[in-house]
Amino acid sequence: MQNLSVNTEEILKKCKDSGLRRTNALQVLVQTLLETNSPMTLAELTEHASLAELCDRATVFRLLQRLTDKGIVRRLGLHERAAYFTLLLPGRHQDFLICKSCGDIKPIKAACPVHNLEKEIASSTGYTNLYHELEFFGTCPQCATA
Amino acid sequence: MQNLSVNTEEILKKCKDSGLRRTNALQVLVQTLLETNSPMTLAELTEHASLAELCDRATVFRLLQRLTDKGIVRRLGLHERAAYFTLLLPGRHQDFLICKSCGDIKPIKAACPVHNLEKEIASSTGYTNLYHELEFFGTCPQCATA
DNA sequence: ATACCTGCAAAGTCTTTGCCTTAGG
DNA sequence: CCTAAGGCAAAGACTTTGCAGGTAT
Repeated sequence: MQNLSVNTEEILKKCKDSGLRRTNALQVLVQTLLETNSPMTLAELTEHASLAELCDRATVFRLLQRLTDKGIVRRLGLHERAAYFTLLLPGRHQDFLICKSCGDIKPIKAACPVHNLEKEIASSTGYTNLYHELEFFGTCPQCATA
Repeated sequence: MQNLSVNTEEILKKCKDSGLRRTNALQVLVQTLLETNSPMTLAELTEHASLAELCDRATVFRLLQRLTDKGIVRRLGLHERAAYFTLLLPGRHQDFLICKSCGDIKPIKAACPVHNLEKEIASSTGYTNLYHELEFFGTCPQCATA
């Protein structure tokens, strides 16, 4: 553990303020997430050079869980761990509004503001078959009350 | 099986054109997806009144697989079935570009065009703690070559 | 000293597959 | 008929948890 960048320290401070203990595993995990600067799976993190020998999968899992609870890390993707399927109707693109608490999914009526950006990306990156998904997450009024 | 709407028939035609056989399970699955008009999990579909007594979970799974292959259904969410985690850095919102084939994830540099819509949604739906995720999917140049 | 953290191993949950039977075209 | 589709049950893949011992504060 040397060469902690300033940002890592800032995040570790937030962790401490949230009541987490400054363990080796926590420090390295935060640093790894920060350096990679791209979403990572539990498996990728567990097998990453910096963490592989240092700690167990369950530890990484629980750290991520705590960090997510504290709002320091975000878990991407739809509700829980289930695949979602939807019909692909020509000319009918849907974006969604999802409750993080109960998992309720509603289509959004508003026009999607992303199509232009999509074209730009296609030409600047060389990706083909491009499409996008846009999801808004939050707490629905029902869950907020309960 | 009565009361098939016109749209269901249109989709079933596409299925047939793609080489799928018109089975009972297929018809009911398509109709259910169409009526629900919102992404559904395998479990939700399997337990849905219309399908529960009609066919096995493996059947629904394989139907969804075929429909996805044919481009009639889309499977939402990130690559494979693993949770992705990322640091939640204040003031640094990231959107992503993801290869459907190899799962590679890159952050996008462009400014995110969605923030205004987000505010609109917050006030029109009563959702709180709103945030969004925007992902572009496609085939990366490497995978396109291979 | 105490409450939090960790490792190990086992249990859960949802997905995926093998194999044989059934049925669409 | 011939080949795709379905049922059943078992195997996989990733996640989550219980418990006993270790460690930051």
